[in-house]
Amino acid sequence: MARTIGSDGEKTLAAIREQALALIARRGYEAMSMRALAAAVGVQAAALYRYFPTKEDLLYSLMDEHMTALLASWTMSCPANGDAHDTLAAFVRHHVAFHVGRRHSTHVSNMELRALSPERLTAILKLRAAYEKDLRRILREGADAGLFAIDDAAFTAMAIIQMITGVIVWFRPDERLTVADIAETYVAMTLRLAGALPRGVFRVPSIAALRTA
Amino acid sequence: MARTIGSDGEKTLAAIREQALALIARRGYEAMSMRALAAAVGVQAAALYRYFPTKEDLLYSLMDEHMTALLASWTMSCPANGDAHDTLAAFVRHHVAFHVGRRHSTHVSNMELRALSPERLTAILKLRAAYEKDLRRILREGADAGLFAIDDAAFTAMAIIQMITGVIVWFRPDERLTVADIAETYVAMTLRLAGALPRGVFRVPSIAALRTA
DNA sequence: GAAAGAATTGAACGTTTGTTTTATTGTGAA
DNA sequence: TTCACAATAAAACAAACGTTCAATTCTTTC
Repeated sequence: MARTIGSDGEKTLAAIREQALALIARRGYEAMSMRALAAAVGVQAAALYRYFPTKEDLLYSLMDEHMTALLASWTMSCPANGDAHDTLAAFVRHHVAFHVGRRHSTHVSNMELRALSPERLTAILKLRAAYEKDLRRILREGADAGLFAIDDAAFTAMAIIQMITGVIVWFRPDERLTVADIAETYVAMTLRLAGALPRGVFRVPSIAALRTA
Repeated sequence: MARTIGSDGEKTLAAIREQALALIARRGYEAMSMRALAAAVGVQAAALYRYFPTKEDLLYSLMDEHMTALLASWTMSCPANGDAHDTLAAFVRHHVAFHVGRRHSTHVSNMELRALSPERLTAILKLRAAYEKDLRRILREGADAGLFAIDDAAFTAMAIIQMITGVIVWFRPDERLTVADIAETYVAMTLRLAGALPRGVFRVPSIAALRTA
């Protein structure tokens, strides 16, 4: 046999990406064989090489798409005007929603960096750095405006990123607990962590309020 | 050749564990071949099988030791008397110090769970659950005593664990910035996150300030 | 100094790996 | 209908994989 009925390059490509994300997220990049991936797609291993020259090219493509989409999505939903308080809340909401919605590619992009060649690792880390830099900017602006009580924006940014990315480890949305619910709790914890004064919808039991209670 | 001069079972075992942790932490369990491990130890691959029947037995042994040591170490340093405020601070201090001191085994135990068989995975997760349960207990007791402002102890515990374990991703101790410095900053952030009433100074110190202190 | 056992080597086993090559078939445009 | 091309199958490759086994040497004990 050769070309199969109904075969379509675009559909196969999309299927490869989707199944690769699922397999790598579940078992890891090294543990996923090209034959196993092909079987999941419903194709022979050799067919994969029409779409990706090597296994590592596939991995890099998945990561690059994830990071590029993350940056683009955040750029789109980042509030143009609004103080650091609002912007930080928006950052957390977007981060949580994006990562929960892309659990597989998040796992891949976070856990399989060591499988990349040095040059490609650098490229991915560059994208990640741009994302984290934006969070640091928000924290610094908020601190300068007296909205946050932080001294080291880089340290705080690392702590926040680690905390909110952790959502994918335990949370699975169902009919009782939505992504939005979880995101708001993360927003509250983040604002607390940043030493933000309670305000508006982000009413968190503040230190001052608790003291007079 | 056969037995080499000065060969010692205990030393070889320790070397295998140490090198395996380093290799798995750096490249991943699947990416570490038994031959590469043997080369790092300075021995032939077959010699490894005197100490571990299979590659997965080795992995499980490393993880089990890590989790057991974590629980034992925390049990030892957990303050017997003291309120939830002190206990939470002690928990964070211990967690940060332990994980920074055992960066490799932390990486292995956190990232390679998927390589374990279901039974062994369950065993490791049981140990982890016991550890996290203790943190939830601290948070709940603190909330009941009015020391913390927390709605969901489980949720908060996950957030805290994720945040403070993240220390191993970026922090490397040097002569200017010690583990203790970093730990205190994490303590301050954790207490804030838990909505703890200020007692003493919990303003997050800057890294620059810590350096010159 | 000889016997017993601990520690390791070197070679080999069968499998699986990522990848390549060649041939073959379905598909869309002329 | 034909023809170029896109899409895949089937088979094969060398290399690397985890693991086993027999042989060999060091170490300890008596």
